[in-house]
Amino acid sequence: MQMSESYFVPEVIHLEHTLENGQCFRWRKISEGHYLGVVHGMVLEAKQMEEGTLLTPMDEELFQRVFYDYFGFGRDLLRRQDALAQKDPWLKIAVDYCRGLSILKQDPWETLITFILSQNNHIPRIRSLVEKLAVLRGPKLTYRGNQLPDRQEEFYGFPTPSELENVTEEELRTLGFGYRAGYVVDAVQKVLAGEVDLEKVVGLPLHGGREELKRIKGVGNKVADCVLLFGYGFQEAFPVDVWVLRALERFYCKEIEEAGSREAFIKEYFGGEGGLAQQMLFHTLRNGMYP
DNA sequence: GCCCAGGCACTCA
DNA sequence: TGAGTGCCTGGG
Repeated sequence: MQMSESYFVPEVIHLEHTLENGQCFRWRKISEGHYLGVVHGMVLEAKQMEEGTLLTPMDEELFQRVFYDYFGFGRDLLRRQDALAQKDPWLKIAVDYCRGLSILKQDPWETLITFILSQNNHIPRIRSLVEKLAVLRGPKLTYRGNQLPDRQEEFYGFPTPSELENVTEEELRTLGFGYRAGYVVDAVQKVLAGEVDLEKVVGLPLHGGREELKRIKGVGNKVADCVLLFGYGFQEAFPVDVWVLRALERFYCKEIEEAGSREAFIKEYFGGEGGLAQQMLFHTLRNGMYP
């Protein structure tokens, strides 16, 4: 396999709105519409094209096997967003702003640790902590892209539970993880011991998956829902953080009252598009696009 | 230099 | 069942 080749995907997802909306932390912008990321144990470039998306290095087989799902291709994204825009003026504003924002389907383990680290943190700091963990125990990667030949840096994949087996809370605290250090260690131990089964979550209903993940220290409703949405692809998962809470209270106050509870409203109103709607409302509000 | 962030766990009513 | 509070830290 000649892995310095590029692969063109004839389907548009909006890379900026997709990779810079806080669902992932290992992509960074190289230039306008051009991103470099460490994903699934490889260094990958993604370029926004007018009629699609260019991935490097990539071939058909790898794309179909891993990255088709990862990026959320083939999910009829634009039509679904246009349908959401018809529901109310708030969603209309969101879709106008970030049409093409795709919900990634990332590695569940990486997503779990990443969102454990996200609590009480700004995005730049989350990125820095995830990077530190990768450098600490992750595999060193060889960069094989052909578009940034002068790039001289080292890349590390995200470490597996086994690779993190002997990591200690003290070690992580030294690196600046704070009280989350213990949460990471707990996740490693419970997953390695089989006490929490990340594979099993795939086949569970939303609520069951949530409860399984919440057995790990430091995982509450919000983190669990982020993992279910961004890591497992539960499209109805609707993580409620402070921003989304603000949006719900501002836009849907009356409807929530009528539905009886916030959870009931979310389920009835957004249904299987909860995740997509949530992330677009979040991204649009956070970027100050609501008057 | 200080503040506070995309939460969670624990306590107490 | 819900409100109040402590927790680590460094980027902005």
